Amino acid sequence: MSAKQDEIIEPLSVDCVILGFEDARIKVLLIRRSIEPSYGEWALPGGFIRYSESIEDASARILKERTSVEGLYMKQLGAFGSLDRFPLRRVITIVYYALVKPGQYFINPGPDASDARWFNVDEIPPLPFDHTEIVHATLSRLRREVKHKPVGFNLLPDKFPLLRLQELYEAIYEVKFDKPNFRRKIMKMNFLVLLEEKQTGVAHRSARLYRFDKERYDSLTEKGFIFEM
Amino acid sequence: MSAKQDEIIEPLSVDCVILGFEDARIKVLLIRRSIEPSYGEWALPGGFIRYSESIEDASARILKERTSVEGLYMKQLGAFGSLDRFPLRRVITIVYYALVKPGQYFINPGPDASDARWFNVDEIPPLPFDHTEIVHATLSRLRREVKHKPVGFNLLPDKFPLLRLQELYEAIYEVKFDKPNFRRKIMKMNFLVLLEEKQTGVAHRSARLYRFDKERYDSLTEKGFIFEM
DNA sequence: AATTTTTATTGTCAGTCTGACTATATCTTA
DNA sequence: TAAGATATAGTCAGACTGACAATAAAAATT
Repeated sequence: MSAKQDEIIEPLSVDCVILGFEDARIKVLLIRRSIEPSYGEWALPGGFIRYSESIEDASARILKERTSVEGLYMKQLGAFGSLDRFPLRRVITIVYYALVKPGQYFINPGPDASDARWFNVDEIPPLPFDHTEIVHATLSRLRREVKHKPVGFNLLPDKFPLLRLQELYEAIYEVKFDKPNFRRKIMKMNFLVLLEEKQTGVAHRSARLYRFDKERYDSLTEKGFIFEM
Repeated sequence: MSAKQDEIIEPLSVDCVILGFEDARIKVLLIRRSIEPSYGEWALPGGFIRYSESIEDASARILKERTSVEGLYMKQLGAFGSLDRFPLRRVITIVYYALVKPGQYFINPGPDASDARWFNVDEIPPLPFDHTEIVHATLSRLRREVKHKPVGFNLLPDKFPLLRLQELYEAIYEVKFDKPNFRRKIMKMNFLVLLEEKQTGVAHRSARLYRFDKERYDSLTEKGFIFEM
């Protein structure tokens, strides 16, 4: 078995769906494949799992190899295993996803990728294999998660005006909220901290900035508080 | 590749978590293994995926082989892939789960299992591999799902008194609800149909029976109704 | 046959939350 | 300095919720 340690597990791959939020739009990170099959097409960063690594480790390694992005907190979406999803042979893929602040990462295509960049989720080119289905499944997971966990804050900078948060929820749900009501609801939850700083460079009254207080949030949930948007 | 068709995919197994509800307790279906490793121990029904079948098909086949139960609507929980989860070699398992009415199924251990029966989830014996972790992950998924989807009705008989439904939610959440308030809330949702029949064989005022109206529920959700307990 | 026991079912009430909307404040640029 | 744009505060009626009281009905017991 030790000879096998660095070998890949042939029928098992990992694909990564990295979502971000910028300019009031949800984005996904894609790479341009420089290997067959589907050479030259935009696709999710993915690769094969090795015998020597856990699935989590594999997803981190593969994301870094393809895009140079590292250090993300990735969660598993699930396994996709249609018989014909991969053209050459039977491959089952396990999908991981992460929510990030796009500005904080420098994207740099690695081996097997000739390019890598963010796409608005409503402007994604046709993707090979079942990658389109996978992206949609991830977005619907995001919609579900964001309703009951403050995961949305992973998509925002550390400091943000309330309207930015509202736009995030509006982008995810594809609805509009009433501004005063949204503010009232989120502020009543008591885990946003008002900062001294204000927005700059805007052509109107500048908004106060807030930050998400994770300790406060955790202690509230321990006491039975339930986040709900 | 055709020679491989019936071969198993060695590093990939499926495990099934079948949950039921009876006597106000959540139950899980376990089998007693009659193969190594962990011969003679209670464990989740599981087995290896074949090249010729999708993961869903594998989960249905394996559940039937082990317990004779078939025809369930199974959903994927996720993949478990710690390096050391299986003692003999590297095996990643994909977990499927289903919610059923225990009374409706006849359990009959098949090949590789010498026994099969329901266990209360709070009285589960020590399980081999990472099966204990898998059961707990499934229960926490159940708790999450039941809050926003009427999946609980899969655990009840077609006709049930309201208190049965309340006990189900109380068993899942491990809390108590106020009876009148629970009734008011669930009835306002408008997808429970009051039947003519009444409970029988109880030593007190008999309760009216209700049934879940899936069509009504679906049409309500289309109109924007959101189930929430 | 009346009474007790037990659960079912209906109703009330005050406090909270929500959506819709109005009004005012404040910043930047023309 | 006024215009333009968004931020922020406040109001109000209706819906929802938790706590609780009260009545109804069936079976078992006396």
